[in-house]
Amino acid sequence: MDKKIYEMHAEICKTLANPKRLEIIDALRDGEKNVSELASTAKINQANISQHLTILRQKNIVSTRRDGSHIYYKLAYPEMIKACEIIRDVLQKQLAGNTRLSKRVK
Amino acid sequence: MDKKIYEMHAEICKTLANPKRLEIIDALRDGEKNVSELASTAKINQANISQHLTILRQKNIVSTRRDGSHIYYKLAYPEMIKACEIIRDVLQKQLAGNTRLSKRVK
DNA sequence: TTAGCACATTCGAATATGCTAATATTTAAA
DNA sequence: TTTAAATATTAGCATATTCGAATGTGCTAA
Repeated sequence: MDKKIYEMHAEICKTLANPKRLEIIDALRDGEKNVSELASTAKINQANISQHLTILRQKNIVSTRRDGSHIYYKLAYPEMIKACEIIRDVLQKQLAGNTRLSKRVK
Repeated sequence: MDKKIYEMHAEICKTLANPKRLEIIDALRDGEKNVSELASTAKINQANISQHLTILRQKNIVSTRRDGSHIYYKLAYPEMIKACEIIRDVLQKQLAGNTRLSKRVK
């Protein structure tokens, strides 16, 4: 039925389910950056960031543009940021909830 | 620095990165359901849905309430639905984009 | 107390993922 | 055309995930 949709949705989530890729997405929030800029911002080694960028590009979450010997990456769908924000808000609430719980437990 | 946030965020995404769990979340959109209701809605066998529910509960994405021999699950943070919707919108755009591209390629 | 649902847990095999190190490709400039 | 910088790709290992089968636990009704 909708199974296919859930699978594709899960694929996107799987792509987002990595701290380095989330950091890359966050770094692209305000516009494009090339690979070495991203690598130094997120402190990820060259091969590894390239692998993550390849995955993000394959899943059509980022798009690229070449400028000389540099390749610039940007978010293909900037509204993705909003989804990330919602999840981080939930995360904040979860953490706040734990604190309240911890206090109550004492 | 923020690395910890990205890791926790990734944990949530990882929890969402499974088609069955997404279907369960979707099934809880309009309110709580017990395990067998969820199992029949999503056509997932008993052991397996229980495993997925355990994961969702551990990650504090759903919460539970017992009523006799039944256990009811609901979304702990219903705003999670909104994040899912955004991602599905992006998915739609991606698919639409591919179609346009396919046409252009012809 | 026992029988029988409703649900959870454990185990093992198959598969997927992330990382590092090494190597390759592309481009620009000398 | 050689060299160096920017980026990509590959190989291989370690770790994680998913699933079904089997088994365990909690609740209710008789």
